[in-house]
Amino acid sequence: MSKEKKIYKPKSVSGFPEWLPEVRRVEQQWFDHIRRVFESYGFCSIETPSIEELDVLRAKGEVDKEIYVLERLHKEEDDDSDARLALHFDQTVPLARYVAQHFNDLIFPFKRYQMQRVWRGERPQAGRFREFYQCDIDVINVDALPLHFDAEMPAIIWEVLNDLPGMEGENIQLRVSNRKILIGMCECLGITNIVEVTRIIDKLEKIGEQDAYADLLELGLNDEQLALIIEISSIKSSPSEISGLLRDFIARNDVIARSGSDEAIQTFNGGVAELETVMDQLKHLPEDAVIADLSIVRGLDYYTGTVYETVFTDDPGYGSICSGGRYDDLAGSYINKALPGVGISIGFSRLFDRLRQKGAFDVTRKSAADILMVLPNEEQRAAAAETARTLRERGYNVELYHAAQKIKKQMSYAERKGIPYVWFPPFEAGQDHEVKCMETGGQTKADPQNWEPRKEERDAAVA
RNA sequence: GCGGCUGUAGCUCAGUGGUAGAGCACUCGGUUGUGGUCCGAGUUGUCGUGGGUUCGAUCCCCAUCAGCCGCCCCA
Repeated sequence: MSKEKKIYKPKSVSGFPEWLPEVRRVEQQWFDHIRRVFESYGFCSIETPSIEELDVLRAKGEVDKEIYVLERLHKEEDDDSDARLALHFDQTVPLARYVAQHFNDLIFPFKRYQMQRVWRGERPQAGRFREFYQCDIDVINVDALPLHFDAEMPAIIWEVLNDLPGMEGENIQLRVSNRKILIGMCECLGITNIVEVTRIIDKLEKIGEQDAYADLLELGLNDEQLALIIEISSIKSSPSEISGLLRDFIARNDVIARSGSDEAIQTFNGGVAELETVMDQLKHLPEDAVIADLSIVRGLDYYTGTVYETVFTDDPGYGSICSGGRYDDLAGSYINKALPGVGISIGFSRLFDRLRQKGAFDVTRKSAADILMVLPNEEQRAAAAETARTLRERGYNVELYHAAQKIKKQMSYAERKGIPYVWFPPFEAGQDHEVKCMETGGQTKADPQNWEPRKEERDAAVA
């Protein structure tokens, strides 16, 4: 080593977030909360490897996804044995593989949740990462999956999001639609470039009706097609009113009955019926919490019916923080059985980072400790450690200060780490224990066997 | 992948063609067993990287990399 030591400037890679302990603590609380709600509906947990074979990830046509592939640094020039490995970009495709592979050992309907990191090689931006967490729930069944689950998904998500720490001041809205409606409509109208149409409709809110109109015109749609597509896509409604709006639309536009194939009409009518049923089962949720929004179609091509998106009502441009839908045949590439499913995914990192940047989190506590045990001097070390053990057995998190330094220094340490209580064991034999509440500054005598934080102090310390 | 902006201490940022500063943070101190405030002292930089112009560049030019924002796409 030379005298001038080389220092790499430490920095994290953009798009790969990491948090300080006080933020990580909130993140852990979020995971705990989400897990609790998911499990309360009977979902089990699984975890799949970060890596899948590239062919598995590509089996469902997601080729344009930016996928990170895995490669050894030491590999030989012509060695491509690792080239088939890649980091998964979502949890739905691995789930399909998992279900197909363990088909005989699973009980259907298979209800699982999964909270893992996923990777996408996109350009990082606000709310967009290259490594991030998703929290998914999915239900997969054999042959047919009851529509009831399509309604259960948003209900669960609403419960999760509503109670997350820091979400108190946020207005979010789950938007539900059914792809069969727009697709059936396009087919009825004889529109062939359906993918392009759905892509434009998906951006309807963002680009506005004017631009959507122009873009559709450019695709070669005629006036009648245009008008109908825009009209139906513009339908937004509460759960209780959607049925009436759809019926009214159908009654006024008999074009659907007149043109198109029977199959197209069936698709359209099926979508309408499904959406009505799903929305009907969501009427118990608060006003505006969940709406039907026919402009939601979603880009992912494997969705076949119900689709979901979730936005901040006051900032829909931030992007969806929770999306999903129904897929009839995701596992079909891996097994010769019909395994329809419906699922939804919380964009954990996107949601979390927004609230973090808004300062919505309590970031005062930089450790899990409830109590800092003062070490008065080396002679009292054993007694202090014993007191700490007693309190730990009673369920408190206790950190014993590491050195018999000035009390001022030990206090300052507790203050900076946001530890709510400082415990003073006897400085000399025969004296009393004392506890100080850092929030109020109050200090009282205490017995480690039966001390409890006073309620108001506990609230203050927790808040 | 395409377009725009930015790159100076751990952080937020000043600054000048003649080899750099502030605030915050951090460390220590303001004596005996008590934090937050205040006061004092101190530590910290290949001025993103490589090349060019120049007697001389952190400042000008070119390239490159990285970051931010928008597009595409999406959680």
